[in-house]
Amino acid sequence: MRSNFVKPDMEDLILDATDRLLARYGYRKMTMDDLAAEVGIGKGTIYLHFRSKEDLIYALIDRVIRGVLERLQQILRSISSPAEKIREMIVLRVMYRFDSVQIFPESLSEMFRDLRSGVLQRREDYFKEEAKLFAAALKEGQRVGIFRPVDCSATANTMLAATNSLLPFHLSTHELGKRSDIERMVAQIADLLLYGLLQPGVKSKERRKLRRKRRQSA
Amino acid sequence: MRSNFVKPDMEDLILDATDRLLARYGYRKMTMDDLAAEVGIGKGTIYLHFRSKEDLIYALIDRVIRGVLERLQQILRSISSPAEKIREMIVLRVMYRFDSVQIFPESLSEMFRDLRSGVLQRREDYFKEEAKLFAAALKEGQRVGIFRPVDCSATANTMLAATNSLLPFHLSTHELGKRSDIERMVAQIADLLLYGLLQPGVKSKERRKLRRKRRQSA
DNA sequence: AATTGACTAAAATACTAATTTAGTCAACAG
DNA sequence: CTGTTGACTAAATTAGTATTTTAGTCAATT
Repeated sequence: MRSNFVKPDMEDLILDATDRLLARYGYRKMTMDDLAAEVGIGKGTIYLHFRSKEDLIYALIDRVIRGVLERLQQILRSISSPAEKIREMIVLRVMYRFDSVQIFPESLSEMFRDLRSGVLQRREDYFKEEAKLFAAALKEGQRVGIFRPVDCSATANTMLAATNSLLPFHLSTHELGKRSDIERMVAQIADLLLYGLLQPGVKSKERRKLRRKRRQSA
Repeated sequence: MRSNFVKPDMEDLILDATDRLLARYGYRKMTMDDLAAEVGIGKGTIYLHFRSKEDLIYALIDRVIRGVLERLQQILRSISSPAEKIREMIVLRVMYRFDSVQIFPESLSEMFRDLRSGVLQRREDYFKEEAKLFAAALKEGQRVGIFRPVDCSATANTMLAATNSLLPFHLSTHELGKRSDIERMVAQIADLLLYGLLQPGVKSKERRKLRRKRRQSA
């Protein structure tokens, strides 16, 4: 809902402040008075934008996921081959989240454990949105003949499940490990999944393309 | 450490009782007096076998993982093809754990959150043990020419990471979903990973073998 | 019309007393 | 003599009460 104005709107200001305070204090210790002071507004103003403290957190997470989905859509629209797109999308979905929560010392799961059921439900919803985008990339790959025929929807879900353990949700980024190790691991998963999809005749060519992509990002 | 006697030894009796009480009360509510009563022994006897309440939990988890590793080793020794072995191993590592913790209403992560760092450290150690077994199966597959040349150790770690999100640790079995859906999802991940490893000329034959295996387990 | 902070019900914390529990080990039973 | 046990105790947790804090509201203010 960002306006076209350069200046971020009030919701983003509040969410930015929430990020900073959560990093410092965690969910329970952060008060709405703290938040109002951090933004430089009255407490009532927060409630004009967010129904409750809990809603605020959902909005914060939504914002990160919107960022993920927008980037995934950009990749989908790019001129890369479907295999390259999928590889990029897989890496993006993990590393974007990794970078977004790196400032938190504890895991999201732990920090928001009072809101566990709500957060878990939303997470399922986000996965469904992502799966659609992955299914689209898979369909394109089949159309141009580089992927073997598979159930795109099921395979999309499979790819997400295959990388979900690296998402910084149940484990904090500190518990997960070094960013570079995570990025390498997710890329390796992506490559293995992709090799499992490529039509035999296509494999070498695409493999060289993926290899070149990998060297570029090093 | 189970003896060859039919009667399970004291440690197993204590651990079995721990399972039942954890399912009923959770970690915090379960007392060592409760446990002694449930086994039908004196509290001092528990401390002859386990250093502390915390150690008891580590032993309980160790026992489950020992079961996983033993089954993985059995599969490794079987006469199945390496691809079939890996598929079975992947499914086993998820479903064995799933079945072992199904009696707990909450996730292991939540139930043992007081012991988080210890439990997470052990978990990493278990993954290393498992990775060795997977690497052995990968090596065998390369030796007989059905897998393309890959770094077996790295690929083993990749395969584990690809299925870790389905382990009933951060999410309880109830939060993960229906057993049949989990089993199907892990099998799909396994298949995709395996297709990504098979040498091109080998793929069709192995695929038919895997397909037959899948029908047998339906 | 948009913002705000005083207000209040509900929640959380602090304090103190009482009770419970993990872990120990001397006494007991076989 | 060896293995088991539950009385014991320091530490932890819980219960009860008082105090303080906080999420959320809304009439007053800008």
